Order: sequence, then structure tokens, then C-alpha cells
Amino acid sequence: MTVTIYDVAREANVSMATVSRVVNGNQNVKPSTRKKVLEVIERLEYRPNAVARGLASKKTTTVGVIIPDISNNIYAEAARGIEDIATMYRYNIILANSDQNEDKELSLLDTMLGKQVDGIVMMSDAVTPKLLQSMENSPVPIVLAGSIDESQKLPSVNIDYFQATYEAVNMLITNGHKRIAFVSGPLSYTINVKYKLEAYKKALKDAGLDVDESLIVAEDSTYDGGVEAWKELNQIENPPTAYFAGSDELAIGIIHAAQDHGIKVPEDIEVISFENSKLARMVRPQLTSVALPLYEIGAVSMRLLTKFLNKEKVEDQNVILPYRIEKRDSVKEKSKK
Amino acid sequence: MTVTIYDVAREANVSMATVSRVVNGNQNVKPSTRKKVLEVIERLEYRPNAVARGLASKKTTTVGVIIPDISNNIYAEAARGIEDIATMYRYNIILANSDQNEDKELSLLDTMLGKQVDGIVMMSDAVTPKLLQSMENSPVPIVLAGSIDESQKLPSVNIDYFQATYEAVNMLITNGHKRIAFVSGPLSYTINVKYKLEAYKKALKDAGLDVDESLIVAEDSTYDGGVEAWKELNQIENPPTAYFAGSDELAIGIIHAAQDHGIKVPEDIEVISFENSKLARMVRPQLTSVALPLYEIGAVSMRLLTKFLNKEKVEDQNVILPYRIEKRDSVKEKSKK
DNA sequence: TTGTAACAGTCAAAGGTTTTCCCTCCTTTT
DNA sequence: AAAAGGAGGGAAAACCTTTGACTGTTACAA
Repeated sequence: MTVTIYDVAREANVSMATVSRVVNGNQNVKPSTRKKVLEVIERLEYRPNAVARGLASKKTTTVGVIIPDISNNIYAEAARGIEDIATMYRYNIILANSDQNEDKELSLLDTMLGKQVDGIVMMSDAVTPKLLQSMENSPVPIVLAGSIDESQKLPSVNIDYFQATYEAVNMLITNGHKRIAFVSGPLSYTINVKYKLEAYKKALKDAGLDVDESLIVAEDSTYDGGVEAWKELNQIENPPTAYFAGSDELAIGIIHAAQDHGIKVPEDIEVISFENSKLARMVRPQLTSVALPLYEIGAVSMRLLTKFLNKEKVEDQNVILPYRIEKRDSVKEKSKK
Repeated sequence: MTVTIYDVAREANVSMATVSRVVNGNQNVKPSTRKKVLEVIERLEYRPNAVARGLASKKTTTVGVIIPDISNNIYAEAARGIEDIATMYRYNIILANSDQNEDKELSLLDTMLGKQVDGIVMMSDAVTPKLLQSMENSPVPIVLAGSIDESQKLPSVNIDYFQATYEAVNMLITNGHKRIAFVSGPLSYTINVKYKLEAYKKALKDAGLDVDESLIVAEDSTYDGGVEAWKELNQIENPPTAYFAGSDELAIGIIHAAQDHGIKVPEDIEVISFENSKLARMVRPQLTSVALPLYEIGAVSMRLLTKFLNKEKVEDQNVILPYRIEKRDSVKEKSKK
């Protein structure tokens, strides 16, 4: 039925060991033998069985990728980075969505280990103790992409969320705003609460501004969440004049809600977002945004994983990538100084 | 080192076959035996090796998914549909990007077959003869998701692109437009040239309008492509007053290019797009758009694949899903009649 | 009481590779 | 001319399960 290494060996009058050597590029084969074997492989259309190979070698050249939701551009972008580097190093990817649900994450982890992946790249906005423990017990390396494990026990790739947020909020402060809203995604996400929110508070304090809890709102990181946030923030006595938005969609929701009420951006209110997806250029005004290097986070994570897989030495297993702030039209020039 | 079925068998005083039965839910095991085995499994933290299992059973419970680009929302949405249904049927997904490059598609196909996937879901905007041939020779079932193989030899899931386009263009005609532009993605894509473009031409002809080749332009399906298209179309003597755009990004590009030149949508020009991603609601005016059910295309494709994998009977292997046109603000009401 | 069927379980082959160990020739070296 | 060393390749174990053939036991109908 299917042609095996054994068939090739027989046809080529060599042992299966030799065929294996040829297939795997082992040097211990005479060129003439190699040629002969290669010809038979061609003729028989032999295709090595990766499953058998995996069983024998204990390597599957497959890595697991667990992400919250591939249909969300943020994760999709990172996934592409992961896959590109994986391909470059001849790995395939088993991709699964966790919906940021701990039980799914746990069971996915288990499934993938059962499938004998050589390593795992994990994206999770909330690394719970249980999850962390599972990952630490993993027999194969795991790297966290764009995800925070505060204990720093696991390798990870991130940007300095605190610094980035601080800088963004500061732009707004520099532009003279006193009432700056903080609109973020769910506060169950580590990055939102431990980094962005903290940085926001620190920036205000450093500028001698009060932190008004009513200016802090959390919604789903969606367009509608942004609209919702704007409404909420505009029924308080003293609405904000500037917004820090945790994502592009949030920012666009805020802007459109405002515009629909005759408020002009950036003339009347200013908005800065955190993401800089391609959406940022596709709305008017175009979004000033902290550029999150999603693709790079994915790519570097995968590269880091390959280092572990190849037993290369890794200097620092918690990588911090640079970010920049893309200045466009939702924040006035002034701050450029 | 790693605990195997053999260790469990020894500890539980049964044969590995019995352990295997317990693990696989085979009924031929006495409840007391089952319990005993389960306890040992628990205690030893035994985790079945899916690779060995795959070798022995010749089933991997893994399916391959080949798509042009996961970072593109269109495919990501479909991928999510695929993955959800795959999960529901306990399959995992090996995901790979082809960049719509025939060589990559071919080699990906080969790699996945080598990995012994049980089936494949393929998305390709240009099913070449060579690719088709490879897929036909596949030892495992392959279904085409949102992709056209004109020979209909392979199972597939699509919508009626022709009808949808015809209807969309007709809305524009109904609104009194005589000069309607057709702006699409690459003409190397089957759907664009054989369905959308043909439908556009037919709609015009049926309305007694001439087809003006200078109103037909193909660009990358991106925002910038849309901007480009608008520019191109507005340096001809008699620019169009309405646009059929092959994707949301294209539509948005066209709209913004126009707006940046003081042209109002839908007062001065009207635009209808083909996709209805979440972007459609995130721009002003909101996009009137043919709603492409991407998630469903993915989900139904995967479901179809499971039917083949379970040897269920399939009535029609070329599924056509319904579509609708989402009426919003980039086309005037009139056509609603 | 016997025969039979269902049930529980065992044994061992099979699945397709990789890999370790070993052997046989040749070449070199001395 | 003998010893040493290396290149090329073979044999077979190992990887961990599933699965089909088979055996022994039990329960029940006849």
C-alpha cells in the first residue's frame, strides 16, 4: 500500500539504515550509493512517515501554539510571526484557541504534550498560578509571547508596557490635559492592571495630577467597548478631555462615539491608543498609537524557543523588545515639541 | 523516565491491552478493573503518547490547514471556524501559511501528508492544475474552503459569488449610476476574475450599460490598494460615480481617498464592498457590504471534512452557503425601495 | 448437566523509523 | 609487512501503542 523505507531499501539493494542515512543527510554514505537510493525514492515516491520518525527519534519537529483567539488581529499578527520563524527552522505549528479560558489552556497544554510537540509558544493575558505550575512541569520548553508571568520563571518576550504607557499618558499631559481617561480591556489581564494602569497612575502623580477613579474604565477590547466607555465617561460631571485607550478598537470606538456627538478629535478631545494595527491608518483622524510589535513578539518568541530546542546558550530568557510611538492625528502636534 | 502504558499495566496487574482499552473507552472492561487502572493512571500521571498511538492506529486526530495568510482577517476568521469545529470533533490543527504561492502550497501539502494528517482543509485563491492534481492524489480527504476548483472534483464550501456580486452591482445600478467602477483584488484569483468580474459585466449588460474597461481596476486587497484605485480612476476623463469594491479594505481606501478630496460618501459617490468584516462598522460612513460568512465557510468546511473522516454519507460535496447584503451608509437607501 | 454466548483479559505482532553497535574493507603510517 | 584508523554500511533493538487472535471464566438457557 504505502511505500516504506523498507521498500526503498529492497529496491536499492541496501539496508534500511542506509536509506535512513540518505534521507537524513547523514554523511556516511558513498555518493554513488546516495544517488542510487535517491533515485529509488524518486521512483517509488517514497515519503518518510513523520509519525514513525517521531516515535523513533522522540522529536516531532512540531511546536504547539496556544493563543486566545486567532480571529483577533492582535494574536493573528503574532501567530504569523511565530509561524514564519517556525517554518524557517523547519517546524510545523499546532495552533489552538484558548479563548483566554484557564481550563482550555490547561487541557490544550496537556493535549499538545500528549502529541509530543517539541516545544510550546503560549500567549495568555492571565497566567494563573495553576497554569504557571503546569507550564513549569512541562517536559518541553515553553515560551510566553506577549504575556506576563510575574515570577519570571518562564522565558518570555514582551515590550516595556509600563514605560510605553507612561510615555503615552505623558504626551497627553504635555498637551495640557488635566482630566485624562484610562480606558482598557478587562482588568483580569495582568498587563492592563499591573502595567498600563500603574503607569497611568504614576504618570499622573508625577505630574502632580490626581487620580480620579471615575476616569478609569474597563471594557472588552472592542469597538463597541470603546463606544460604551465614551458614554460612561461622558455622563459624569466633568468628562475627560483626553483618553488613553488600551487598544485600537477601543480608541476608534471612543472617537466615533465622540464624533457622533459633534465632538472633534483632536480639537476637542485627544486620544492615544496602544497597538498600532493597520486599523490605525484606516480611520479619520488617524490614530496616534503606541506601536506594539506583535509580529516581532511572535517571531522572537519562536526564535527563543528554537534556541532552547537546539540547546543553544541563551543570555537572557526574558526578552524586552523596543517599541515606539507612532504620531498621527488623534493627538495634536504640540507634544512633539 | 516517561511513564508508558506498560508501567501502568504492571502497576495495575493487567496487560497493556487492558490499559489501552480503558484509555480508549472500550466497553470490554470490568468496572472494577477499569477503576483500578484509572487510579494507577492518575497516580503515575500517565499521558498517552499520541505519536505511538498514531503509528499503531494510523490515525493522528490531526488535520492540516493551509491558508494564504493568517494575519489577514479574512483567513483568520475562517481559520477560527475551522478550529472550532475541529476541536468539537477532537481534532487538532496544523496550521501553515502559503502566501498564495504555488510552490509553498505544494510543499506544505507534502509536509502535512508526511505528518500523516487525517485530512486537510485548504484555502487557495488560485487552484492551479498542478495543485489540483496533487490534491486529487492525496491519500486523505481534502476540502476546499472558500476556494474555487472549477472542475468541482474536490469537495468545497463557498457562497454564490456571482449572484452576490450581481446583486451588489445591481443596487448601484438601481440607484441610477451609469459609471460604476469595479475594484478588485488580484485578477490571478479565480473568484475575482471568473465570478465577481463576470457578474459585474453581466449586471451592467442586463441593465443596458456599457462595460468600460477603464473602470475595471485590480489592486492588492488593501487599504492602500483602495487609495491607489481611487486615484487611478479619478484621473480618467469621466470618473465613476459608484464603486464595487472587492473587499472592505479596498472600499475604505476608496472612501478615504475620495473624502480627502472633498468628495462625500454616499452623497457624491456610493461604494459597496464585499466582505463585511468588523471593519465595516468601524468607519464613517459605515460600509454597505456583501456579508461573506467567513467563519461559517471555515466551520462548514471542517464539518464536511469530518464527514469524510467518519465515512458518513455526504449528499453534495460542493456546498453553497447563503449570503446577505448588509445595508449601511455607504450606499443610499433608495435601492432598498 | 451441558452447551453456548458473552465477557474479560492476555499475547504478541505490527506500525515505520532512528540509532547503536558492529563488521568489513581500504588507506595510511611506520 | 603489519598495525592502526576511517569510511561505508548492515543487523536489530527500541520507540509506545493498537489490535486481532485467542483463552479462560461465568451465567444462563435448554
